[in-house]
Amino acid sequence: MLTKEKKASGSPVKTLQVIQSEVESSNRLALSVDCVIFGFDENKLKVLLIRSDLRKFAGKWSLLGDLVLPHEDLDAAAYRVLKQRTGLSDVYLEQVHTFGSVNRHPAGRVVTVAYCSLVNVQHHRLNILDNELHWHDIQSVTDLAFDHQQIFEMCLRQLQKRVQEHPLGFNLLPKKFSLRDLQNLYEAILNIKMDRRNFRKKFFSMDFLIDLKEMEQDVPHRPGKLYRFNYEKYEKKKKTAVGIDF
Amino acid sequence: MLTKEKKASGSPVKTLQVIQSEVESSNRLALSVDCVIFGFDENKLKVLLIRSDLRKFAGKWSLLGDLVLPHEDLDAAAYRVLKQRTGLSDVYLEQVHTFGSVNRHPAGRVVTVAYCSLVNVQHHRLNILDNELHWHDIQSVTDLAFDHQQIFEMCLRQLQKRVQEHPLGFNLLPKKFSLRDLQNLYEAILNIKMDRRNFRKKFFSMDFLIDLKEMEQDVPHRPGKLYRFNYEKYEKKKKTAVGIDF
DNA sequence: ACCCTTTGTGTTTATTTTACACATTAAACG
DNA sequence: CGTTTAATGTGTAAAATAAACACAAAGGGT
Repeated sequence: MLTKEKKASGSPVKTLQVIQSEVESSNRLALSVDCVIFGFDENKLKVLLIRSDLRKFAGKWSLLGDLVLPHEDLDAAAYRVLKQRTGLSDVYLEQVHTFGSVNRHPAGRVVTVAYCSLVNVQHHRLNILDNELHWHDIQSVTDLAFDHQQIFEMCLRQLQKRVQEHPLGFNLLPKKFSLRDLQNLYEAILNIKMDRRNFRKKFFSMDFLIDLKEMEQDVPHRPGKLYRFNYEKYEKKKKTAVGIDF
Repeated sequence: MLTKEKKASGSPVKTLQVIQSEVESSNRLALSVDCVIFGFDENKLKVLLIRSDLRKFAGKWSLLGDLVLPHEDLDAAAYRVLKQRTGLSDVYLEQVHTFGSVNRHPAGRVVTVAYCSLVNVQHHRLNILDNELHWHDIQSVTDLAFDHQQIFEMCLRQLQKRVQEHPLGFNLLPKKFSLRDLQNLYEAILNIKMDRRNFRKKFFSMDFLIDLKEMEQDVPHRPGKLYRFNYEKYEKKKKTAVGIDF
């Protein structure tokens, strides 16, 4: 109970000492969540990182995470981290993997549950002017603190896979987007180039895009149509294809 | 340290009291692993369950699991459970999801990491004559103890998905198998019927099966050829297909 | 008015998936 | 030993999907 209050009101950035005392007081086992928060801006896939406050990792970047409170569900802890750090409360969140190597954290045994989160950069651009918190181009993410590089890479791989099978990507776009935006998103996530005509054909044939009868504004060329994703229709028609292929 | 020894030498079935003391001594947070152990026998997909020893769940079946030792990696804990319970040491194991609802365990806060395991029933049939440990037809698995039904279902869904994209299934078969065996396996896992000719064509075109130049024995009909899976070749040729489809 | 950039659109070809039938093999049986 | 039984082994045609590819139209910038 004491522990809970301490954390609930604690500073957003947890010091090594705080974690250490948590770990020690809990018989050398602590549980945390770490969020790999993806955004999409200027046609690049980005990840939100914070400067590590541990001396051991001085200068390195790390994922956003926190200890799970004693009476808090895992998903709730991940949502809390997101809410605290981005100000957003309805974001896409999905548990990816749990990392529990004995020595992954210098303060002791800290098992962490990794979450992949997708946020719309437009909607919260202003909330993170904190100087220690930055969007990083995913290409430039190397050498994170702790085992966060490994966590980041697993979440990225999972995103790449899932975005091909489920309509996750739209969480990274504004509600209204052009087909070009959508293709840029897929190309950024998958790190490949796609044929524009086949891409359009594919999405039109799925028939989940609603033509908003609006056009892009302020583009220095012929403006494209704007669409939104029809989640309601998708939920009804979800396919359960079978097909062995490896 | 004391805790570790207690568990390392403890009985395979952990009593509620032991867990409770663990949880309390660790400031109300304990970490466990639970294994969904799949087998394939008589052309049916099976799961290995143990009778719950908690009064609250009297008569119910539950997954095989144990607390993670203070200095034990998660995967190592899952391997240990498997080794203890099936006698097998080289089995397929994959982490699936972590379940941490505050009240999922009656003894207190126990967060559990779920693993999906695939074992070859032929290889260890004899090790589990323990009366409280049984293979269950997956169709008949309902109403497990704790949140184990949910865990089981998530692992089954994940198996169904992954078996279509990766050569996991062979872990459930003997080293030498017929194409009929393989098709029966897929039909049991996916719970569908498949066309025999197209199934064969598919696998032959992947070209990962090695013809052992042997025939089935003791079948009351024309015997089929036996094959084994060429893991070496697969590892080299693994594909990384892209294709949006949902 | 012209240039530049990007949108919007259809067809052809190749590849993959599906549907489907009959001769062959070996054990079981009378 | 001949017949029955049950499953193996095999190919092709049709349908669906994916891939390659070019040009006219729109709007902003100059």
